[in-house]
Amino acid sequence: MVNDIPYSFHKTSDIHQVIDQWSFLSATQESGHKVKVAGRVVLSRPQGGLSFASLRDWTGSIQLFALKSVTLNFDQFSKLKLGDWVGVEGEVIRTKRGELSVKVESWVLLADAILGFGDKYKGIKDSELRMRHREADLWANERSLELLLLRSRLISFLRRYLENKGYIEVETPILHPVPSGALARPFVTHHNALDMDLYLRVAPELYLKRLVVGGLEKVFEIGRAFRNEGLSPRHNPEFTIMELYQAYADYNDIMYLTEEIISAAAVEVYGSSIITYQDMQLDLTPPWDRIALTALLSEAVSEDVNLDTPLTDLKKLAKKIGVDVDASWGPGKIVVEMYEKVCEPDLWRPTFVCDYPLEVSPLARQHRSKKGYVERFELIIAGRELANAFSELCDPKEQQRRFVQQSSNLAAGEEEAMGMDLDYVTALEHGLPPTGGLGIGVDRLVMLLGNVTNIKDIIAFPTLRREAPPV
RNA sequence: GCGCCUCUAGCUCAACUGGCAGAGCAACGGACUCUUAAUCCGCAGGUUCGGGGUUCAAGUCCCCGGAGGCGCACCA
Repeated sequence: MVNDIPYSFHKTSDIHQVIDQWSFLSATQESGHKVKVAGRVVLSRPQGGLSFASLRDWTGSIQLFALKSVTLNFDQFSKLKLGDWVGVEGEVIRTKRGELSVKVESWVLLADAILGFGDKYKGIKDSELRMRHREADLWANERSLELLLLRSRLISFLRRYLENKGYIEVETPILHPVPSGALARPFVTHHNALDMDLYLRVAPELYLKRLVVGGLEKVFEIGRAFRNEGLSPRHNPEFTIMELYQAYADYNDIMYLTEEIISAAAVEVYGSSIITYQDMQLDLTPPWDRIALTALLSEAVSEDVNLDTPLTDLKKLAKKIGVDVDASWGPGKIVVEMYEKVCEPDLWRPTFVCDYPLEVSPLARQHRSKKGYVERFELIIAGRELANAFSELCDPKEQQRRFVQQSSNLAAGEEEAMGMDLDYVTALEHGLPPTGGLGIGVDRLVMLLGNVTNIKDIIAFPTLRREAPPV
């Protein structure tokens, strides 16, 4: 049987093209036009000398209509199993009951689905089975395919949009000698010939800025970053990040760019800048709210809180709202932790939370007028952080000081701290012009536009525990 | 990593206070010339997640282990 399967099948149309072109046919009308389509049999309704089946490809579904008097190998056609792949040739018609169909004249089996379909109506619900055998999920549950196609369209749009605006896409190393670019625990691997440990990147940030030093004024990269942290409905150990750097820009410029690109992406892949997420309306139309982190926090706790607030008062307040303060934390870290606990989950509308403490932002430039702060914002939508951006720190001496601080944190046991990247400091000594940088969590954006709450639903093969322990 | 919940046929799910493991769909065999989750007849399908224990008797109760979901923590 398998030997009879052809090595190719050249279809004339995707199914959605057939539907678009012939939707005007009225019941019993025949188009006189033959097409060749291919896909998977998802329903089958043999009925004696007639046989109906639903054929699905990645663009849509159409009914196949077979007649004993017309269709070659009619008996075998009637016995097709759910899940079998077939290529068919026939005329586009509409049946008596009004269903647009391809009247099958000839057909060929393209793959035998030996393992069964899920429930033909209920699909596959078991999330473990869906994730471990995504191929089954994708054709048993149309929604799963839709989400992956949405993801693809979004990433494609981001590329096109940025290229049209004069940004160029670059690729930087994934294997890093020093973990840096974000405060996160890295994965460690080893290069045998060089006999050196390497770290999977937690962010591409530093290499991208080195390209700006080299004269690439507007660069971006869309790629995988890796963080050695726990799994959750919002975290996969490998995730897709879009980072962008623009010479001569500051974080205000980046805010405009951010709201522009995300609202345009919504229009492109969702069809509107007003979206529905978790049964709530969400308006992504710019301009978005911009508010300082300390202002948000002060409002939430009904008292004035900032970096000048005495440390003892900060600790008291933290305790009151249920934030466990580590002894090593400075005021900046305490303030950010309190903000994340009290404010962030309630920020539903798109909001640029601005001006983070320098203490927690080792790569961002000092605020031009607020001492102890940096020019940094995080974009929060629906209570989730979607983007992080700043006016980049350009001063090599200051950067070195920040790295020294990070290294001592690292030595003190803080596993999320950055290493000392002397090559990066040297790069800054070659001269980084004023630069604005942006990182967007692409998976989070797909989740938002796809209206899903579990990141696994929008990653084709999410990280899972091994199925059975080695014996 | 911790807490709570879940795991029964290929899939979706039943099985009362412990008492013969079942249904629908799929698959397989058959009937049917306009079906739409077609319908009808027939047949087959099980390590009840794994291991141990209590009991005359365990899918059900207890213990150990595994995986998944949700929450917490860390981050995007």
